[in-house]
Amino acid sequence: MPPLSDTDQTLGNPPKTLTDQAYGKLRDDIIRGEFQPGSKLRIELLKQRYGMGATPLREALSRLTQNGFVTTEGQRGFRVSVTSLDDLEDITDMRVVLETLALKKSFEVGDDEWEARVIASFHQLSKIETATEPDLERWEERNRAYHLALISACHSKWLRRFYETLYDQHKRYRNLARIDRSVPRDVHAEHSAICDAALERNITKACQENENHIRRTAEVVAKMLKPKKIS
Amino acid sequence: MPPLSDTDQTLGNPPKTLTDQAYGKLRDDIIRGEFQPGSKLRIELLKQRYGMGATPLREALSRLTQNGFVTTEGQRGFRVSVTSLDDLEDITDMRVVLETLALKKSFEVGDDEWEARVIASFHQLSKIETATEPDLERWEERNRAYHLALISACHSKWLRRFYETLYDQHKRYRNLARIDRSVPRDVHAEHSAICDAALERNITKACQENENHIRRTAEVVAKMLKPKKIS
DNA sequence: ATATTACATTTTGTCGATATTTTATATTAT
DNA sequence: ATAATATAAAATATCGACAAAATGTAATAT
Repeated sequence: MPPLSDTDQTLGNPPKTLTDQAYGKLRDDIIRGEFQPGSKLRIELLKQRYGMGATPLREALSRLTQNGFVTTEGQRGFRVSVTSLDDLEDITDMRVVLETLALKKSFEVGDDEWEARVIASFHQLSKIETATEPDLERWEERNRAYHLALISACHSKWLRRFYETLYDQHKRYRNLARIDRSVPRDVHAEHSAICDAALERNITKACQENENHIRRTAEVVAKMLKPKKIS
Repeated sequence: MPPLSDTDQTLGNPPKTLTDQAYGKLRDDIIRGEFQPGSKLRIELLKQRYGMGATPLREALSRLTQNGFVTTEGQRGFRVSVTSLDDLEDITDMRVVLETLALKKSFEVGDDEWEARVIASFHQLSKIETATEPDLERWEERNRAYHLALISACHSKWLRRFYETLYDQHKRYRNLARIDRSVPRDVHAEHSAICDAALERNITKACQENENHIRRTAEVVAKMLKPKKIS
């Protein structure tokens, strides 16, 4: 598995430069919902928060503009990208299209090693999902790892790149909506169904299960996002 | 037509900040092939070339890393992304997928205004293509405008964003290969066929013609790129 | 000759300071 | 009171300088 982007922030690739660190932390904080959508990202504030100069921060923010997490206009500094139902729908639809395509490609050429990666990552995810005390932090990591493992045999660098962007965007919406636990839903079963289909090499089924999985999540998020008219 | 990205460099949107200028010029020069793939982008050199300080240049380069035009590793500065046949193939395939999808979406909801945009941009492109003295500069502009007009009714912001990246990447390969005029090919006829299909609202035909159009270009580029073993 | 080490040079990444622009506030006029 | 204008404050974008790291070169050892 070759590194995807230049800003590969995975294990074994510790950020060497301050800019890399800033990029990772900022992106993480935005995805986590630490910064409200649309809010200004004042440099002076970020300097304090992350304990570094303006330059690495501005460079990191510049990067983030290109994957849609941050916007910048004229001489008016940086802002966290706004969210909207339309955008969520767009992201969801595109993610379905690209992940489906990536799954197909992955299935076509996936060898034993790929299967092993799928099983292994599914197992790790299961451990968390069936545990009594859920570790949300670790779940996020492993959920991501599982989805990436499924498409890890897909050769297309660009497809994987676009997919990662959409996954992260989608994740931000999930976090912002602070997922509704009241909606009865067995996420583990959904993950399991995809894994089964993968090992059976049943492309159609896997894609269908995967699409349902994504859309169900999006639906819950959309429900939480809709009632802007709280009071 | 809302602006696509924050770094929308189209007419009426003059770059307000030095960083924007740097971004535009750098991207243009890379796409044009002024910088060889894989070559180092030394800041000192760029400072001279573009007549500005290091900060806006570094910020522009940071942006460019996210759409795959520039790479950066550790403390070793910036480089123009390398090219390869695999990458060209990848870009081509993905562009076919995304442009086809965008065309379908555009056809579905395209109204009279959309048709007008298509006709108008096709007309402008035709003027260049049928002229005796071809203005390559202007042709590039209008070719881009035509392809964007075709998908301009597609609502998906993300699809259009990804598409633009791929279009520009593809364009770089075209320029690097210094297109082979000896291969007999009537590009104008291809553009014309797509336009006809669009106005007939024949989705299938339009997508087919469009795919052929892209793949034919890619094939010529690939042929020029292959013989690395010159002597 | 090849490999290793030490040194000098270049280049990169980062900070603090500054000019410019935008935003907020107060003042005056309609 | 609202609108328009002038002024003050804040924030942004940019530069020049410096420390750290990488690269290239020369000297020494195997």
